[in-house]
Order: sequence, then structure tokens, then C-alpha cells
Amino acid sequence: MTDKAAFPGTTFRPLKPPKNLTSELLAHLMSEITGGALKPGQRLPTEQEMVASFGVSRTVIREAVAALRAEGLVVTRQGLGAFVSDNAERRPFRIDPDGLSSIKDVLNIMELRMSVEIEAAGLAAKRRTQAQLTKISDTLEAVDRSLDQGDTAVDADFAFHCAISESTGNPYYLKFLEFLGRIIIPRQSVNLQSESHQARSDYLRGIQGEHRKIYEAIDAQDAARARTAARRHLVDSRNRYERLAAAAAQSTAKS
Amino acid sequence: MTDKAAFPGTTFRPLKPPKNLTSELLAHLMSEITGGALKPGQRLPTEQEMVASFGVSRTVIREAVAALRAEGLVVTRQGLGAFVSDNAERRPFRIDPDGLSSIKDVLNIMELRMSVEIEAAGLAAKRRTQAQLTKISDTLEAVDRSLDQGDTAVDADFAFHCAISESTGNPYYLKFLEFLGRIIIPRQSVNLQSESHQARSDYLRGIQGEHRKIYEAIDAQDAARARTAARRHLVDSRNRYERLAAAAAQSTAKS
DNA sequence: GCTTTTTTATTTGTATGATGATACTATCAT
DNA sequence: ATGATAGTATCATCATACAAATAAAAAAGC
Repeated sequence: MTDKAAFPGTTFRPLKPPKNLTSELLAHLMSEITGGALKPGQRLPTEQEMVASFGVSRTVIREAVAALRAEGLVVTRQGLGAFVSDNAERRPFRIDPDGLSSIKDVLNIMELRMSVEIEAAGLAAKRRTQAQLTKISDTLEAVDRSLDQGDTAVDADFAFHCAISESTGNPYYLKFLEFLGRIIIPRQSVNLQSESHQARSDYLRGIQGEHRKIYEAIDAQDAARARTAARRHLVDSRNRYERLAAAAAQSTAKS
Repeated sequence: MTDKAAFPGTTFRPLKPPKNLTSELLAHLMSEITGGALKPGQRLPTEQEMVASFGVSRTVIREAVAALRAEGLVVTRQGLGAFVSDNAERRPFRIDPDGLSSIKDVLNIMELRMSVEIEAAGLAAKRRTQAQLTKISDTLEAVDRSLDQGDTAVDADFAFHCAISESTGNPYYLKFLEFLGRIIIPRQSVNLQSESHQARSDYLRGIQGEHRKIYEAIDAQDAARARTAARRHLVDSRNRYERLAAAAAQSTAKS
């Protein structure tokens, strides 16, 4: 235990999900359902049958089924049993972060985010209130301040995009952006740290210039121009990430 | 059971989620977490404490926590306790269908879907393979056939949009569209049934004409034109739905 | 005095039995 | 046949017990 400090660079407890019976059973049942072995409307085996077939206690069975029910994959009815949800509509849109290892996946997610943000910029231009415009302006200045301090300003940058999404008046834009942001922002910042200070600064100042163009279009209530500016910004951003990721992959391959 | 046909328009068992203690506790805990009362990294009360404070058995507590864990909102560690997940990134994007009662919400969702589909059309134009183009064409013909039979062709229509999303080469577009489709498609079809046969037919033929324009642009690999055509189609579609919904609300108010 | 080991307490994980609630099914009386 | 009744299967909840993991305290060893 004394050699904890012997691994300074390693993430200490990488949040390994502890292996417990409930999680295993849950994964098993979930694959059965999504895989089609258990069809919508079909009844699951009774708790007793599962206890017998899986060799675990009813506690484990019930916790797994409770998770499935919370997920919306099954509905349980007292006295009847548990059934695979026939209306799969309450199944959430889930992107498994574990399956997001490849650069290609991250780029694909960024592309999806792009689609939403482009239109959000257009809608914001059409609908923004004065208060919302002020808020966007504020976040823009916050990015400037953060940049002056030599920071990467990832949080402030994200706040700017969120402010635009908020200005659409459609709350789902903000919700969706927040969801995607949680996934890809950590990876963005990681890849930036490998750059030199100068290159990073140039990169970030360039982004800020693109931000200004979007803001001006929203200010002018020009939806088409806002979309164009947002598209340029996001496509550039995506390309930059692609380049950086490729370079990072190159350098790690060499070492 | 013989009177099932007596209520042709009503859904017979509206799948009311049975009120159970686990679900209530789950909702409570989830609001505490998302609401910020329980901050990331913070430890939840022990099971015993919850038993005392909520007045339910440990079974209920454990099932609720199991659901939270499956959702990725908390991680539990044996001997330590349950902690609010600090990396909230594995929280899925969830749209609660129960909270989607108002027309405004449905329109907002349609707007979000629009954003994704517009860009998907543009990407499809750029990247589609010949095989994918053929598939789009096939779905278009399927819509025609379905329309000739007097059907509303909702499934075929959806297949067309899915085929375009598939042609982006980015699997997340298809995943997202399928997710949104599950939510709003049922409502779309319901509102259509109130229309007269002639009006419905005109409406659907009009849609099909818009579909053709999108297809032609994708065929010509003209991304900008594909986006424009998709935007027109989707904006029109959204407006039509808004009109129909308003009319339906009017008629039900009168009766 | 300091480090190492052992013990202890706390907490989640799992198992088990019992009771209540609910829905279907079979039986019986009318 | 129809409706009431009892019976059975199943999930929902409660209660208890023990196992396993972890951290903190206590003891032991030097």
C-alpha cells in the first residue's frame, strides 16, 4: 500500500465498475432484449424461474429488473409478470462512452453536434431576445478573459455555445448540446494539451474570431448568415480536432 | 371483452405506469441529483439512513439505487457507500414521453429532428454510395405504392428518412433519428386520422413531391441543394402538423 | 517513536423467508 | 350463460441474516 505514489502519472482509480451480480444479469437481460431474443410484449421468466436458471437470489433478479424498468425496457405488473416494453419509445438515446474509443467515433459525434448547433444558430438569430443576446455577448467576453489568462477556455467556450442554444427558445437544443458536450469536451481538452503554447494560443484566438462572426449574425437577426458562420466554425473545429488527433496518434506510435 | 370494438379510437390500456415505492424514490433521488442538491462525488446517505428517513424497506432503497447505478448517475462501492457520479458523461439523453403532452413540446422535438435531418441530407449528398442511393430510391417507391393503396405510409416515409440518414456514413445520425422517430411518429399518425380522405391524400402527395426534390439533390451530389430541399420539406411538415394539431384541439374543445 | 499488523465498525452485496396486492383461472350457484 | 367465489400465480414490500469490502482504530513489533 505504500507504493501508491509510485505511479504518479496513472489515473489512480479509473472508476472501474465493480463486478456485481446485478450488473452482470442486467447486461445479460439487456442484450437479450435489444438483441431480439426477447421480443416486445413477451413476458420475461418469473423471478423464481430466473432464480433457478441464473443461480442467484431474488434480490439480484429484482434489482436487475428494476434497472430495466427504470430504463424503460420492461414494464412490470403486479400479479402478472415482467414484459418487454412494446412501446420502445421511452428508451433513451444512449451513447456508450466505452464504445467511443476511436477517433472516428468522436468525429462522428462532433458531426452530429454540428448539425444541431448550425440550426440552433439560425433559430437563435430569428428568435433571440435582447436579454439572450446580452448573455451570448457576456460569454464571448468570458472566453476573451479566460484566453488572456492563458487558459484553454473550454468551459467558457461551451458556455457560449450553450447560450446560443438557449436563445433558440427550444429547450431541447440546450439539453442535447449539454448531453453531447459531456461526452466530447473531455477529449477535446486532452488533445489540446499536447500542442505548444503558441500554437494553442493561435488556435484558440482563431476560434474566438469565428465566434464573433456567429454573434454578429445573431445580433443582426440574419438566420442564414448565422448558420453559415456556425457551419464554418464547427467544420473548422472538427477538422482541427481531426488533425490534432492524427498528430497525437502519430506521436504516441513513435514513442 | 366483447366490447373492445366499442371504443375504436381510444387506446384501451394506456399503459399507466403503476405507482410503486421504488419508482417514487427513484424519481426523488434523481431530482435531487440533477437538481444539484446532491453534488457530483458526494456520498448518498447510507441505506440504513434512507430506510429511516424515507420509511421504506431496504429492498426499495436498493432497487432505486440499482436503477440509478444502471443509469450511470451513481456508483456504489461495497464497504464505502453510493456516490454521485462525478463523470456525468454516461448519463443518457432522455426525453420523457410523459412530459411530452403539449403540442409545443412535440413541435420542439420536431424542430430538433429537423436540424439533424437537414444536415444529414447534405452529408448524404456528399458521401452516398451508389448502393445507398438505390436504397433511398427504393424507399421512395415504397411510399408511392403505400400511397396508392390509400395508406398513410408513415412507416415507408420513416424508412425514406432513415435511408438518407444511413447514407451519411455516420451511424449516429440513424441512431438519433430512430430515437426521435419512436417518440413523434405515433403522434403524427394520430393527428392525420382526423382529416378527410381527400385532404389527407393531397397532403401526402405533397410530401412525396418534397421527398423527390431531396432525392434528386442527393442523386446530383449537391449538398447545399439537398439541405435546402430537406429544410423546406421539414419546415412545411412541421407547419402542417402545427395546423392540424391546432385544428384537432379546436374540434375536441367544441365537442 | 514509528511502522506494520490486527482488530473492529461500517457499509454495500447477496440470500432467504414471510406477507400483502393484484390479476388471471377454475369452480360453483343461480 | 352469467355472475360470484375461491384458488393460484406473480410481483411488491418488509424483515432478517450473513458475506465481502473498506476504512479507521487499536494493538503489536521494532
